[in-house]
Amino acid sequence: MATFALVDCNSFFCACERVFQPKLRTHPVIVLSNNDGCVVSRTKEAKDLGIPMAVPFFKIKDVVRRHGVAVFSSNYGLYADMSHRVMATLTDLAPALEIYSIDEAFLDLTGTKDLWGYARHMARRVLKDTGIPVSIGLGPTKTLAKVANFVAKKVGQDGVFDLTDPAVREKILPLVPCHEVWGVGRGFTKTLANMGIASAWDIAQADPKRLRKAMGVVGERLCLEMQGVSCLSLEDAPAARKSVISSRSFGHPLQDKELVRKSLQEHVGRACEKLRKSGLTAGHLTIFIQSNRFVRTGMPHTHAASHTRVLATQHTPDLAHDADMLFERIWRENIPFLKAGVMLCELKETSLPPANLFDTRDLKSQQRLMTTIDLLTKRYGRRTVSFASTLIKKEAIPTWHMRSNHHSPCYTRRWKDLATVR
DNA sequence: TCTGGGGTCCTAGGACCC
DNA sequence: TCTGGGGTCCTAGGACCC
Repeated sequence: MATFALVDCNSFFCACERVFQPKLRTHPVIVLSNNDGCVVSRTKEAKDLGIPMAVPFFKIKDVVRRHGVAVFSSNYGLYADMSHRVMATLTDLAPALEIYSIDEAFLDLTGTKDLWGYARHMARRVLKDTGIPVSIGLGPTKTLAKVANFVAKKVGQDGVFDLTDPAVREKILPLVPCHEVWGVGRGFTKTLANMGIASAWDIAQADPKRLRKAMGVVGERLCLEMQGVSCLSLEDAPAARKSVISSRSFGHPLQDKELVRKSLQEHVGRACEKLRKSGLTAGHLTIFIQSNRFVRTGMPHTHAASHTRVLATQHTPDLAHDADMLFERIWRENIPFLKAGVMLCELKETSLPPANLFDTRDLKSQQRLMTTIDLLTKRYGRRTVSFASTLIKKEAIPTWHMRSNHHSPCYTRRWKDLATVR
């Protein structure tokens, strides 16, 4: 029988900040989403103060001030670099691994002797090599490994919990509520409740056919996985991505047409950069602008438009031109907009030869230009070179760019931010 | 004053084909 | 007058994940 491990970093973003500020080790810490909007990571100490996950920052400012909670804006560069370190250590310990998210990986530990001992060894090694504490869940399926991880965070010894033994499952699963199970969100919790299913154990005891009827194949798979029948295997190669999104909230509401247009142009630039990095071209572009979705006006909050291209591209000016055309269609005066973004779909591998007989583009020189711009951006930072269509006055930038008032130094990316040891 | 950003998968229903 | 069986493709929307 297969054995999966799910390794999950504890309060990952907070843990990354703590690595470089050890004095915060026993201190409550939270990390905010982009634009300093919501809490996306919190330590146990912060949780104990009653700070919920995903709460808007402005609602907890009082608690934060009273208890001197350390607050950070998200520093994704730092978290990505720390994630690589953790994953590199894990790869060393168990070669068959699937990186599931920035702070989680599934490992195939089938055939490992002394499973529990090995998991403890892994957790200690990751902490020693990277400074990041992890929890490890063990189970015969991915879903059970996930549940085991949830339990490990509550009662695990040394951050490890093992659900490979059916007798242990019979004791523990009744204590785990449905909505803690991987794949069960708000909607399915309701569906399950209506069927009299409340705990993880209830899911495991249910008839897979019955769950299929109520929730489709997802429900049937969920049920089998909870019974210990593995339906989800370890994915060795990451799946090719199907879309690229770049979007952001503005720091403040915007009614200035030119500023909104330029923010979209910048998103096109960022999205194309991602495209080129993955060696892909896009055949379909969607742009959108959004007003405040928390204010009920009876009007739609999102204004969007799409365009399918005859020739797929990764060339920024091509898509910038399309975006501008679409923007004229969706722009409305006198609406304060809060967010803008672009989405690229119908992604294909880049192929240098012309796509068809009528393709007269000079792809080689297009590519040379973009490669050069990408290189300059990488070496000297964003806005070293820009398209004229994205240029805006310096004064406008603060109103447009997101808030990020608690950003930590770029310890892993900037020489002048390197930590000093005394 | 203030509420993130980036993704995937599944289903149902309609249009259309032979 | 009768009106099967099998299939594909597309889209919108819902559900979920971190």
